[in-house]
Amino acid sequence: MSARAELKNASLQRILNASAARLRQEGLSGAAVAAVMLDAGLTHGAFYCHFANKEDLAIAALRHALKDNRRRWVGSARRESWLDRLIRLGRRYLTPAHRDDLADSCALAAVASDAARSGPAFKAAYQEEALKSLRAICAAADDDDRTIDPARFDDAIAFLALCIGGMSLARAVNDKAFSDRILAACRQAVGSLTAPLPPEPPTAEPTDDPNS
Amino acid sequence: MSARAELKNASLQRILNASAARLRQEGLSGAAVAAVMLDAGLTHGAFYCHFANKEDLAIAALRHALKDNRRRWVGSARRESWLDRLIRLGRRYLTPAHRDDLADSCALAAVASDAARSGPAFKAAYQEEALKSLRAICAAADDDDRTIDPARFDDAIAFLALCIGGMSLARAVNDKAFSDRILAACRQAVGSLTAPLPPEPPTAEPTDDPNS
DNA sequence: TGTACATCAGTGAACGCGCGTTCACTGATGTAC
DNA sequence: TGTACATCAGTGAACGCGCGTTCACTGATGTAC
Repeated sequence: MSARAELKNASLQRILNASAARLRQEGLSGAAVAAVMLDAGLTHGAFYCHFANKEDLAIAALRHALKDNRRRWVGSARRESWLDRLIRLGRRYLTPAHRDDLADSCALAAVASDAARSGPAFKAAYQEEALKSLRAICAAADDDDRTIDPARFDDAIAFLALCIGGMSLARAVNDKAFSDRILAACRQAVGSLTAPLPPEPPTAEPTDDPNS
Repeated sequence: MSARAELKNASLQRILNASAARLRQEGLSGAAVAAVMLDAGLTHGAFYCHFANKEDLAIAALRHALKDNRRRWVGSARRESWLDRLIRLGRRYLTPAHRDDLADSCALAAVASDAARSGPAFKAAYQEEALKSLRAICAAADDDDRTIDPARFDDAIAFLALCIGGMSLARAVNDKAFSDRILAACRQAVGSLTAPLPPEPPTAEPTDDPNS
């Protein structure tokens, strides 16, 4: 890679990091072009050297944020039962620390409302990222759906909905004690989430770390 | 009430209906002053005869929307077990019809992200409305917390988080079949939500109808 | 009942601001010969 | 190796637009006498 290309790529990485942080903290409208470029140490005009428009940036920022979130949340493999796994991931996700540390928080929770009001391209990206997170929860490979038991996948969907809904509620209220209680109630509820297990309980090949 | 006051009140009701619909459809930023006033059949200048600023409107619109949502969702009393009640309310809430009918949808789901990024006044209003909905789920009076079993209240919190999270996810994705599956998985999960019941199962005095 | 004045819901033009996007330009890097 | 030109990441001023808010004004309603 030429020196120029290396420089451009370094700028791109700064733009992606800045836009991911802003997306998680303030949603789509917070990831404004001028603000993101300022955070990245560039002027707003340079933006169009990297992206065609703001929607492209939003999609790239979402993907960038979630790749990072997933790595830290689900992490590396480990032996555990399906229920233990959900309980463990729930205890990592539904914490006051995750609620308060917006800049590194789960982007699926941060932009769920924004995605609902976005065009098909952003929705498609959101769906792809949600599917990747669901597969990660199921401890399957990124693009490998065949090995996932449908009942477990449904458990994972409800689990993710509980995580995102609980975090959204906890952030939307004013009183810290009530917010803490919301998180605690949701962590507690994860323990009763898994559907009655199908005939044979297949051994999961799980993984390690927290944010979507 | 004088003829003038009646006229003003009729205008206010139109403003509240218009802003509640826009709040549910497009969130806080969608409930823009000029757009709301246009919907209400007035010019934007008249807005400040009714509200001090946009935040006051947002709070009033949220309260207006949720009063309506709650009435239709929880409705009138009926005899049923706690679990049956949650399952029934979940089946009313987590439907494709509710997902698609944005103008009448649950405002708690619609503005959860907005509330998280709002000032203390809007958050306080969101919290109050969320508490009212939780009490309604528990089939208690609006301002009466003493008769609610804490374990049930925690169940209600997790149930509401699952409803809001499931609806948010279902709206954020692109593919209708996947969206339907999200709703189905969440409806299914409600059935396993309730905590192991405490010693004596007290009889609930429940109620009837669907959106928050 | 009639007249004179006060009130006030609603009008419509204007404001300052931040947004996404465009564009002529700069200057360091890369390429051709 | 040296010169001449092409490329292109980044700059900074400018655009049109929608936002929340202000304000002088209108005209129907309400009130005092």
